[in-house]
Amino acid sequence: MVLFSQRGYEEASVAQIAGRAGLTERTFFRHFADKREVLFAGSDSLRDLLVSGVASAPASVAPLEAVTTGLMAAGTVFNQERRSYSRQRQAIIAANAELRERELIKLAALASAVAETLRRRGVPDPAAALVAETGMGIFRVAFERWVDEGEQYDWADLIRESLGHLKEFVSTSS
Amino acid sequence: MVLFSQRGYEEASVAQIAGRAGLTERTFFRHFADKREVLFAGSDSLRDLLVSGVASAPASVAPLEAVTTGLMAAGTVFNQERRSYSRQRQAIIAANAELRERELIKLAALASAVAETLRRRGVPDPAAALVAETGMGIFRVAFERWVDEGEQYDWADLIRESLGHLKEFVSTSS
DNA sequence: GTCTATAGTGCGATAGAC
DNA sequence: GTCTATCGCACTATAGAC
Repeated sequence: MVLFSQRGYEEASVAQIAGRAGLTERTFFRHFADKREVLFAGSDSLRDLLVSGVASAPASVAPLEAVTTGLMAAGTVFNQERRSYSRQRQAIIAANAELRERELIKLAALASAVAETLRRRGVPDPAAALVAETGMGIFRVAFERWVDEGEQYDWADLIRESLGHLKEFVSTSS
Repeated sequence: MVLFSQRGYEEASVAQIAGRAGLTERTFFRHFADKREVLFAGSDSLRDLLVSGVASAPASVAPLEAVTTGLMAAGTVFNQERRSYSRQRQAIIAANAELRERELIKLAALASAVAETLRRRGVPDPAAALVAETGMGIFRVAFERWVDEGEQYDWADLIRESLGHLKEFVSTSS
């Protein structure tokens, strides 16, 4: 993170990153499949939070409601303490096309995991995929505002707001 | 396309691709920013179709309705003649993680372009971003079914169906 | 067109933990 | 004795500088 922030993602070589950790390049690639992955290693825990949140919703609630429950549960990651770290990380990602690509595929993996969870709750395709995609749209919009410089939004509020906007704009389109 | 289909994307080197076209590796990179881009060169025309479709919708219609108009307009690309080509291309992309990443960022670029068009129509953020994201979710689900092996769905029908599912599942979530 | 840096892989050797 | 982490080295392909 320090190297990427100071000199940019591309300018920092894997050899430099590894050297700073007292390791060799070869060892870096033993832990991370590629250079980008070092910035996304923690994404598994977010997926687990989200999925178990969706699964924990009462069986009676509608699919999008279950996804919202999952998005709220994922909020334990998006608290005040992590905001500064998240902002720094997000600035690095935003500045590099390769990293944005990796971020998107991680988000798509989240959507797949959510869709699979919905299917296990009895939601048929293509509704499961569609609701999962929609949920990730809500997530993305909320996250973008949460890391927004100079703001201090609460995660749960952002999710509620985004969901509200969505319902409004979907329903008003006759 | 032939090389990728026969031996897989990773196994086909840029030198081989260029050689087949009677060019050198260096010339390949003059035309395409990287190896992946050769499979996505046509994505600009899709973006133009989509954006001008959104822009052409009557000013009175709701944002999601305008996006739907754009998605329908994009359907000129998704006709019977191109289905076979699209299927082959999609099989190559699906088999490779790097290519899936590139596909996702192209889709995100579409979403950005649509959001910008909505803003020009007077839709404020975050609604513009959210509706654009939602529209891309519809697009993705529809496209996945359109290229589905053994099926012959009509593009306009798929968009209408996906939109219908979305409205249903958004509205039933109290 | 030429030259070069860097990412990433394959294989083998070594050392320490349990 | 087995398992795991690290390192060394050779090698290829992408991609960018000039």
